[in-house]
Amino acid sequence: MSDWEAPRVLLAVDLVILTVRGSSLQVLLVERGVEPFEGALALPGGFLRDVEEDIPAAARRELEEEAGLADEPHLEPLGVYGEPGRDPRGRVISVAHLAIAPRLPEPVAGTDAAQAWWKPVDDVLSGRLELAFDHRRIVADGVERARAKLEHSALATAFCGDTFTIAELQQVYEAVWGAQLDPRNFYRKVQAAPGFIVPAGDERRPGNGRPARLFRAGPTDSLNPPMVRSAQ
Amino acid sequence: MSDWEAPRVLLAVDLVILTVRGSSLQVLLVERGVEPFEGALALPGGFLRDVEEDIPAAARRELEEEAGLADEPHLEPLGVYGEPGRDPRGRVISVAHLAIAPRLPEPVAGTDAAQAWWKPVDDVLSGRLELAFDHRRIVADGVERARAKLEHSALATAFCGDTFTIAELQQVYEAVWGAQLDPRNFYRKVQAAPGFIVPAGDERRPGNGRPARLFRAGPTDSLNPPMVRSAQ
DNA sequence: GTAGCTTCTTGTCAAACTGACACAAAATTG
DNA sequence: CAATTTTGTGTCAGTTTGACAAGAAGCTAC
Repeated sequence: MSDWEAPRVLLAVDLVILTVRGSSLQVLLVERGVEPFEGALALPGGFLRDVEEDIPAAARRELEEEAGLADEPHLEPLGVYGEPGRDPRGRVISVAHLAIAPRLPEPVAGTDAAQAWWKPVDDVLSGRLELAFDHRRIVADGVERARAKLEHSALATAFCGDTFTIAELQQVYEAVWGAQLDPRNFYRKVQAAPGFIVPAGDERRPGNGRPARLFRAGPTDSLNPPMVRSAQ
Repeated sequence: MSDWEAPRVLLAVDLVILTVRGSSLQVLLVERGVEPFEGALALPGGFLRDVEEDIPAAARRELEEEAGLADEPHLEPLGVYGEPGRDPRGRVISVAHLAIAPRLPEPVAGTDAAQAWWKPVDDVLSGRLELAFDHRRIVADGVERARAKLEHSALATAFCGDTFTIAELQQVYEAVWGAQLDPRNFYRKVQAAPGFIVPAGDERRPGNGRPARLFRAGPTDSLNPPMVRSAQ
């Protein structure tokens, strides 16, 4: 074993960037500009730039280069995908990350070289949209992570802007979970969770009906009691 | 960028193997036989054997080679730890896994070359025990994962043997959470969770007092309603 | 300006769940 | 057989949930 040498692998970073647009949960996809899978839809991502680059730093770099999201959205490691044979260029280990972007009305700022679009995750999960590599599984894992974290953490606020109404927050829950919630019970629940949201002045934002109070994300990240997704 | 070549890194697999012994949560540690950190305590693990080896396969191989756990315990990916400089031998990316072993009275079957011990996780988390590399953080993340999963999944049954009493299951919760639970409410709760545990014959196992009914793990992995760890 | 519509916010109420605890049941020990 | 220990069942008050009524506060149409 003294002359044995550990194998070396290529390290990539892939991003599952989620947002809520309208009433649907969407994921950012790019068109691949190089082989393999040239022209196919894929998650934004790329190889480590050099052997000294930190993994979170690489994720933030790709977030800016490929998605044009310079401001810091929520970003967390999601998992490792390294099946042999998943990439014809050799043994590639991909470290997937989950990013949450606030509502962006624009169809995504133009990116590096390739084009990028927001696509409904339902189209990806149902197979209506084909993705390169094993990216469909990565999206599925990212969505499931987001769904689970909405129950016990304040992740939902990352989908919103700096300030938001309770109804907007509810739309996030409904889009991510794909379920309808009662506005009145939702209102009661989020207010009761200590530290989840705090009033942002008594300003209001006009809509169609009665104006709503504005809130911003509170200090605590863990929700107790949790939000429950049970019977519809 | 055409003559640019992606950097290659070393890939390692580390294992956080947890079990409950007596009333404390313990983790399996080995004494390192080679530099760096020779002689120090560390998590079992090692490099990928060859460039074609699958990551879960490598985790199972280390589980058997270094921990002597040939039968299949619960095993799941935990996270990636790849900070530059964490290993003097070069850029090493470690894929940590969480394994749950049932109660083993023996102080661990003798392993490959080095020795192995069960150590209370409290000693690791408090810093009373020094670990090589960033393994203390990995243990902390593994323990937190286990604590969280006990709430919403049937993971607790992985700590038990094939059949177990409700009191034994409660000891698992108490050891992992580090909290006391009311036996009568616990009894009611686990019975009410559909598919969590199912009666295993009407056999019983003598103890000191009244004999207890035996159960085995049920079909469902997700607990609804969840077990809650709140007030002490 | 008033009627009508929309959305936000506050209540109400029965059913379910939780946490604390009394107590019966079934074994072992002295 | 009495004492002890642990398992299993029941009770009960306080809290939370889910469904829904109704008031409050804006906009639009006539």
